[in-house]
Parts: sequence; C-alpha cells; structure tokens
Amino acid sequence: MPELPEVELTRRGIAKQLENACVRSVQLGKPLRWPLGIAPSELAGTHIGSIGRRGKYLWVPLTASHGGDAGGLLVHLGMSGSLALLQSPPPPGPHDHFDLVTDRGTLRLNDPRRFGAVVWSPSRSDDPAAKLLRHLGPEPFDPELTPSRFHASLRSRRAPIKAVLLGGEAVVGAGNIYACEALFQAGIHPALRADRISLPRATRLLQAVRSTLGRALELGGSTLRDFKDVHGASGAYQAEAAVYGREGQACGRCGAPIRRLTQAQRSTFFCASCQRR
DNA sequence: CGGGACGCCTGTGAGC
DNA sequence: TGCTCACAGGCGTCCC
Repeated sequence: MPELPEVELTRRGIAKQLENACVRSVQLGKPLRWPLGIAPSELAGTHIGSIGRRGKYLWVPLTASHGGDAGGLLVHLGMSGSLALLQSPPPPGPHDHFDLVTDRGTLRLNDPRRFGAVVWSPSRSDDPAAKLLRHLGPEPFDPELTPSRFHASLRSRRAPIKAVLLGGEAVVGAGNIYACEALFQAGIHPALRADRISLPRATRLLQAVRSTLGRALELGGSTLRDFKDVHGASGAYQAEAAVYGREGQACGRCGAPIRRLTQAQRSTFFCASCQRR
C-alpha cells in the first residue's frame, strides 16, 4: 500500500499529537515481519520525541523518564499497513498487531498481510535500525540529490530503470505506482537499462519522480483498495494516475492502449508509444 | 558484486 | 452461490 507519500502523510498525521506523549504500555498482536526486539514493558514511561521518516520507514524516538536516550521504534507499513491515532480505541481487531498506548491516545498499527514491522533500536544509527536504513538511497527532495548525481548512480546499474527505481538505491520513495507514473511522465520506457539513460533524460526522470511524489502528497496519497490516512480519509491520487492500473485503457496523451508487463515480479503499466527506449 | 527469484501473509475480485 | 486462481501499494534474503 504505502509508498513515500502515504508514509509521509501518516507521519504528518501523528507527529504533532504524539510529540512529548508518554508511553503507558505496548500491546502486541500477531507477529509482524520482525520481532519488536525489546520487552514491551521496557517502553512504558518513555516519552516520544519528534517523529521522523527515512524512505518508507518512520522513526519514533523515545526518551527515558530521566531524560536519557531510550532509542526508538522503526515502523514500516509493508504492503497493507496503516496507522491510526485513537482516543477511545476499541478492542484490537484481527488485523491490529501493535498498540502504542500513550497519554495522548493509542497509536495502532493495522496490517492484514503483516509485511509491516515495528522494531525497537537503541538509536537510529545503531543496529537494527542502521541495518534496515543502511541501503537506502537519497531522499527524493534532498537538494543534494542533483541530476548529475542521480545520473551517475543510474550509470552503474544495468537493470531495467523500473527495477532500479523500485530498488531505492538511486532515490527512495517511489514504489510500484509512482515509479510507473514517473516513467510515463518522463517518457522513458520501463525496460530501458538504467545505464543507458542520458543526463538530460535522467534529469527529466528525477523531476518526474519529484513532481509525482509531490502531487501525491498534495492529493492525500493513493487509495487503491484500502489506504486511509490517520484520520480515515482516502487519497485522491489514483484518479489522476496516467498509467497505473489502466491496462487496456487509452493513453490520455496519445490514445494508444496502456500496456502491462511484469518486471521483478511486479506489474508495470506504461504507454509503448509515449515511453521510449 | 549485481541481478533476479523467492517468500513472508491475507484479502479481494474475476472467472468458471 | 461457491470455488479456484491471479494478483495486490514492499523488501530482506538467498542463489547464481
């Protein structure tokens, strides 16, 4: 479900409310992708700091009651996860697998497929957080990610550009929907080898990634089947998607039918006429 | 090392 | 209506 815009919207939806909140308890449901890595009782009495994001991970920093660093929680929503901040939480349902009970409400992770995770780490730069974040490429809106740096990182990859975008080493944040959309916007065929992309086209692609993610943020993300933000609102981006999920429909630019192919075990949607190798 | 396949788990919609 | 199958927004791990 969630790509960078959805994760960032989730962060914005909870960060202010939870800053300085005191953790009362942690309740676990079924196992997620990885174990929490600490006894839940150890987290009681800690205070939440400023919630951050790196790629599609959220970082919830924790401070001990005496003011010392208590590490933090790395939260990933996987394919089907969503967070809600509930003032009067009903009993956990079958897909509610993590409750962070605080004096400002209960942060609840609902994740039917359980590809998501909540992992405690002594600090963001320590294992296991460091291990999970280490391979992430630059943030899409980092000004240090210049077109020439982006181009240089594409030049070392021989895989199809679509797979490289999904891999997140050249730039993080574009998952299957936004990678498809950005490639369409940049006029680049998804099967083109990354190292065959010229600097002008890489520049255009980086711009397309940024505008696609930025537009999704403005529209509240994408709701394909079940994404809701922390207030329960649906996103509107999917209605604007030019290619994603539109196999067989006419391309809005040229009228040719949108096509679908499989890359890295994921569906890619594209217009063979507008997107060139 | 880079690239690609696999597996994690459950739900949903299409087709029969 | 009920069954089976394909497919779903991610990503770490394993194998070549």
